[in-house]
Amino acid sequence: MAAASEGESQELLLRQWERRQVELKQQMIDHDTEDWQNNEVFEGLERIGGMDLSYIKGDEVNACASLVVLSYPDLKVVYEECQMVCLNAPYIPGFLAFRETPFLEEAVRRLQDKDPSLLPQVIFADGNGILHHREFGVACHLGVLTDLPCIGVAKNLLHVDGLEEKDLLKEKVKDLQKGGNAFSLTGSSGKVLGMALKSCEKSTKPIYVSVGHRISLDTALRLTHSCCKYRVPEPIRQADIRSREYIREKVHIP
DNA sequence: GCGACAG
DNA sequence: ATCTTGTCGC
Repeated sequence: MAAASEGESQELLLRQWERRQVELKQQMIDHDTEDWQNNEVFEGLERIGGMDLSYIKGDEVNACASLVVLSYPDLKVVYEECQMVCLNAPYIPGFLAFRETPFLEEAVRRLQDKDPSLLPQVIFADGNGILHHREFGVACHLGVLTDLPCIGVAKNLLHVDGLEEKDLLKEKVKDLQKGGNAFSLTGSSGKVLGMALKSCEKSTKPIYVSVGHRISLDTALRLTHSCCKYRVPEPIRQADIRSREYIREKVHIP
């Protein structure tokens, strides 16, 4: 038998990944499960995690994964870890999780072993939750695999079937007057997959919030807004800053 | 058919 | 994601 062509094995891999997403999706919980999620000021919430991967210009293999934990409501960094990792999956829209999640999960595990008392009560992931082709983005993967509440926040919109065309979207974005204003993003099934949020007064461009695991969209949106000193929620922003700083020192030595 | 497409 | 400084404005 002839070996499968690159294109054929690529297709097989994607089908396999799709099945994995459908399988994991059965374990996802799309509503609030924690006490702190039920009151206006999130009383009982003390630690929020933020995760991110930073890449290197022409390097397809090396990257830096970071996990930070911030205090709430102060939003001060109380834990930080950066780790160089070797990427083994390409970036394909709809399959970001297979590229990044393994390292994010490992980072959470290391913290679990190192100091369980610092484990975050909710994690912000850089990317989408159910605002996704199969309603199972990177924030869902991370949430289910760690069984921690997880919120997906994307800085750019992933085009999912059913979301309105560019023009209508642009108009809705213009209508976002004040920080905290938002509008829902509905999929072809009619289900609300996420919200576009004007995260702070200054920003023109919204961020896209969606449920990852163990949290409702309403709670996710409120918490996200309360974590925004700037456009990007502080947990993700700090993780981002620290991982790229780590690379700048590790790689810019020559 | 072509373009678009989280990071 | 990444390549990149200054600059206009509150």
